Amino acid sequence: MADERDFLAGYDPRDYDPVAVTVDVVALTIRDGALHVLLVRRAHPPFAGMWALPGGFVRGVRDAEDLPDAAVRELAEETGLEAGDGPLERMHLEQLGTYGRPGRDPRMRVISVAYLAFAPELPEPKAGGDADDAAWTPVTALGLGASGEQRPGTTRKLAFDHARVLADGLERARAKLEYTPLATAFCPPEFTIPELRAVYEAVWGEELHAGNFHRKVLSVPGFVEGTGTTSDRIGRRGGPRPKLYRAGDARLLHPALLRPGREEEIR
Amino acid sequence: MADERDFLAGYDPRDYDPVAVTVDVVALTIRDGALHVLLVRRAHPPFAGMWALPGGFVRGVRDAEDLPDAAVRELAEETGLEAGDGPLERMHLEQLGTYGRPGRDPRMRVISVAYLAFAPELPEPKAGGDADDAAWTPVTALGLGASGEQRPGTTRKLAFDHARVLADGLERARAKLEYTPLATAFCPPEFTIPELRAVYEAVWGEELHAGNFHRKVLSVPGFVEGTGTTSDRIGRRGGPRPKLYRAGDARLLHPALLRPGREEEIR
DNA sequence: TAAATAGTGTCTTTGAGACACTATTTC
DNA sequence: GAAATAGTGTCTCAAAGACACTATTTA
Repeated sequence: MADERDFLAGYDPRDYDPVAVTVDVVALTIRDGALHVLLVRRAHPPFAGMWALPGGFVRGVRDAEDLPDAAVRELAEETGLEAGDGPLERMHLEQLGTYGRPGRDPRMRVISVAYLAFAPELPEPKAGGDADDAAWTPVTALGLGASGEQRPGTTRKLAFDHARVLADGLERARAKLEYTPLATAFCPPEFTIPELRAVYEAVWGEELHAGNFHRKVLSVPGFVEGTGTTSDRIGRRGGPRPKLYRAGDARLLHPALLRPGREEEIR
Repeated sequence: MADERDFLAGYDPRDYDPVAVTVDVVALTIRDGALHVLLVRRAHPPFAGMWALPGGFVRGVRDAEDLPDAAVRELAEETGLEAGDGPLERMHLEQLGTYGRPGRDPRMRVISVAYLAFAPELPEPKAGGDADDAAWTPVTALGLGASGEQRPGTTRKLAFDHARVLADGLERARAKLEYTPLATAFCPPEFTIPELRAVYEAVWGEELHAGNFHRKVLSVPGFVEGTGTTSDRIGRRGGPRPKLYRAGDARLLHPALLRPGREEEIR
């Protein structure tokens, strides 16, 4: 016990090295056929007026919360949705990575645990917390380069290292669609195969061959299961009514559904 | 500026919510044809006498260090090797994940950022820091279940949630060998294809077909490049002298080298 | 009727894996 | 010589992708 007290005296962050821990969320959804990310506009310095990923400090000791719970709480606060009901329930949430470079927050040492969320279409967010605005933003409007930096001239500049975090989240999302059935997390509970294809096309930024995609999805065990019903025809421009499917019970796609034409990115 | 001071007053971890940040390292290597992980025996409570992943507190403000630097520093301290020279230089290091469940450390709220390291054979470690022993340990001796728990009767019990962290690291390593050339990170600068196959067999725990593996490795662009030289024959039991290769310039394997027979793990 | 789309048929090419085989080395 | 191993040849089967085609719906 004396050992333990010595240890605590040497390392308690109150006495020694104050590090703050935050969570940030890369929340992705599909709106109007395009991939969107949830951003908030910062009301206060640093980076006041710039856009940022929703996030905030983890409740460490008082009301101590687990990291995924903190991510859901911050997301709920920013979107104005209640945690524990509706669309936030069907959302997929996974840890993306932790960003702790000294100096990434000018105020103090902050370690940020980033989460990645895939959601079906959610309502327009209501700004809350430290934000004076919140909006779903098309990722193409952010001018993200592969290196995680924003091209000059982009209107919505991202605070902190959030351009890097977002770029990592997008690459993770693109990869996950290859070997998991998580594209269904962007869809309502029942969806058609053309809708599922639209998810792939929005995330990958590439058109896919409709016929081959259809056959491939049905050939992967557990990807989707039929409902026996047919979609209504709202918002369509012609053609037969597609069948409706639900997500299947597979956790991995085998064989995977690989992105076409990636030979350049390999070296 | 008043805004910023208010913000700091509300959130500075010294006044508010003390959270400590550590790094832990899952350092893997191949010894005697088997996959080993570096473990240290804890000299002090909590979990005194149990084995743990090497790690420690991140230097947050005084001598603030980036997270990967902290991982290398902790690894160097525990192995007795100098950071910045020799085998630790060729090592592959990547972030594995962050573990922050309340109660995972009985003393206080600790968020641990785990790193995963692949190293060529390293010397026997020398215990340092808070450890009274350090050893490369065959992962098969730890009785890890798929759920990240240790089977009853295992002699080396792991402290904290390190069984979970290690299980996650092993699964990451197995997956990475499928679609990246990182198996070469376990090899010396020049290696033979049978040696590379032994890496795959140790990490996957499965025998591979020598002939098909050979052809596959040579057919993936940029996986390995020939040196034009031939291995000496030390420690071998017969057969022709295999050719020597170096790691190529590919960062991804295309097509990937998939694990055989995973159909069961998909649901 | 024209255009768009869902869904299927089929052919080609690539790649994974099984099996066989030769050549080279150790014991 | 026997056993082990490096490396290659070849065959089969699965799957990806290109292309064609039919059926069904909207405008």
